[in-house]
Amino acid sequence: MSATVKNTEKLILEAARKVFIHKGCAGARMQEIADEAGINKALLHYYFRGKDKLFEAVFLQAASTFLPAIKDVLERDMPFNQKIVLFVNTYVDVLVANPYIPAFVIQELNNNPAKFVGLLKNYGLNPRPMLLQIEQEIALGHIREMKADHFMVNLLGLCLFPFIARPVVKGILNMSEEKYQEFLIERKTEIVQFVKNSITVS
Amino acid sequence: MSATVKNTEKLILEAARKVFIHKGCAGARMQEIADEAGINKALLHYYFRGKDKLFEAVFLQAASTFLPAIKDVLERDMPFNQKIVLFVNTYVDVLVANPYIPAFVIQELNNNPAKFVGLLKNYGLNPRPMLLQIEQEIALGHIREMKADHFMVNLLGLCLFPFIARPVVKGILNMSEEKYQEFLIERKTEIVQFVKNSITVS
DNA sequence: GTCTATACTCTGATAGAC
DNA sequence: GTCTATCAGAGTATAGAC
Repeated sequence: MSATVKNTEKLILEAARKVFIHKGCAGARMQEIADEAGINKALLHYYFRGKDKLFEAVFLQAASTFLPAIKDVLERDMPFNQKIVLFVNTYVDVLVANPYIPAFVIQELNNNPAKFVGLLKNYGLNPRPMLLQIEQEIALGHIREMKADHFMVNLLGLCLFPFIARPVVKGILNMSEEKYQEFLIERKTEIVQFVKNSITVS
Repeated sequence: MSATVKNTEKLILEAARKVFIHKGCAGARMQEIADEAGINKALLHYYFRGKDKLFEAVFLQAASTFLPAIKDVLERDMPFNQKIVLFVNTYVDVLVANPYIPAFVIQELNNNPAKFVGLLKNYGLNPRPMLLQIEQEIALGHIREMKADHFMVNLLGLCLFPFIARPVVKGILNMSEEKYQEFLIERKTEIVQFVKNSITVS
């Protein structure tokens, strides 16, 4: 027995995630998941009631790996300069560690937009505190005049886009997997610089 | 007969697009597409050989609506300041006019990354000219020191993200469809400002 | 070109032995 | 808990009339 003793349930969840990522819920086959997990198809139904339930379990597990960190950043009370750094680092680090998440989320966002948004709100995710902080910073003259919601979206886009569109960007820029990995890490400082420059009062 | 006389083929393509967008290729049902088009299921096979071919046709049609504009911007020889404005306006305008494209592309990017990247390269899409221009601008001291590829990705992310993640962003920011539409238009000036500020030499 | 009816495959789900 | 065997339904694709 190695240090990573896996019970069947975890085995299934991992296998299911792999398959769901590439094929989506509709495209995935229960047989394929069973093969990936090295177990029998019937066991999938034994542990989870069926395909939909299995997918939901996988999705919730994925959500639980990034929601806490995200929520924390949005609500944390700290100086704006530092917050930008924390924001960028958190998002990029979480996604470097779990590269499958963005495509997974986006994929299911089409099929059931309301569900995911509901999950986020239900979890207590709320951009308000950060939006208010941005507006305060503007009022104080610390950063230039701008619309807070646009700034939030800018920040998110800068962090998330290279993960969401990973294959295209990687392909267009002709990078190997290792090179792209480096590129993503590099972005942490690059984004912070980009953003800080863009908000300084002129 | 109205001004928009539709032959069956166009009808099918439109219906198929609608269904494929929401369900993906695997999730879509030929019956549903037939219903949406108000025709019989067998006709789908008559005009296109089958589901895969139909999907490919829809995808290629989508690609042909945005590739020309994108390619033009990337290659156009013009002053950098103006080019940023053109870049942002083109991307945003194309996506406002065809809001279905991003989710559609991303969706299929998972299933077949190589195929889409191949399509782009095959079409002649090449970021090199613009990357070179960025490096020249830096060398000339017109803009601050930065990595060209990061700048490209930043620009793309700022433009594309709010379309890709439309449902989440809209939901989190509590915007109605009309409000979000306005928001997207607003972004054109907002992004340009953001970017220009961020690249000025300090 | 368009329809109805149907063949056939795939796959999610269950029954039941071990 | 895990397996084999099987069912039932869904869904793609085709045959053939009009």
